[in-house]
Amino acid sequence: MNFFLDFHSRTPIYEQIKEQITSLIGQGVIKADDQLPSLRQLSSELSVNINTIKRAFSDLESQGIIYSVAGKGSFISGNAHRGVIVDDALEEAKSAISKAKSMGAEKSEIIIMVNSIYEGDENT
Amino acid sequence: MNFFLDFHSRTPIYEQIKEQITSLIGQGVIKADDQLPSLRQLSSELSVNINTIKRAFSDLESQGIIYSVAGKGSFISGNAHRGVIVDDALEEAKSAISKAKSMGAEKSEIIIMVNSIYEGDENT
DNA sequence: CAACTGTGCTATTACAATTAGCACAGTTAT
DNA sequence: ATAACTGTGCTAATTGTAATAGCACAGTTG
Repeated sequence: MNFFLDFHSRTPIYEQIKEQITSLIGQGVIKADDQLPSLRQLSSELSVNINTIKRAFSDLESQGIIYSVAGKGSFISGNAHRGVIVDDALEEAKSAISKAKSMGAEKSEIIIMVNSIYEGDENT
Repeated sequence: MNFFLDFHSRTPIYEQIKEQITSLIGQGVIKADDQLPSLRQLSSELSVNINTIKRAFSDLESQGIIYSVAGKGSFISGNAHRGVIVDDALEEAKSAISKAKSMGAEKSEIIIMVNSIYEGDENT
């Protein structure tokens, strides 16, 4: 379970942790009921305060993406599969694209960009 | 020059003002060398402190989108046309889409979303 | 009981966003 | 020159968020 944190980024550390966990789920690397590293383990591995890890986990639990059990650990939620995570990410992308449109971006420009991002994939 | 501010949004007021000005430029509503409302005028119109307006204008000036002259006012920059603004917005959309991809979003899902956003346009 | 797990506080530090007020400087017209 | 505009540049106070720190409590497992 490798995490890469940028301590100089403006995006909060707990958000970076949330992103990386959801990304691992979205990509199918970790599945429902898989156990996450413990708060204290992640805390020392990443040299981040346990409360910051806790904040990330609590957020994810609120979103129904993970569930935590005192004494046992934190696990990937069953109902949080790909769907929830991708939908959330798509929502963010949607607002960014809508904003670009309002700034005058053409549809064709967006499409070209999407193609370049997915370049080399076996998708339609 | 109508601005709509959401004072309860988490996005800073000065960011909202920047967005709306760049949007007007991106859509071609205001062009190079057009004069913007004065700091004090916008301040009273929007019921926002002059320093907040100033912050937005200073940011836009740093980005080369507008230029200000003491005693005269603030104006749309000549080299800041559509290009700069749209490119910035596309950059943001790109990172959001890349993130969605890393979360497991399929290219087809993105395309469908783009289509829905641009629904009803006379574009290709 | 020991050694793990997560939970829930409170306090502190640092920084960002916003408002407020004031003084200063350039421009324009009367 | 003066009035009435324009932008500029500060400093201060307030509020909220991010992050760290420390501590106590509670559940689980061997």
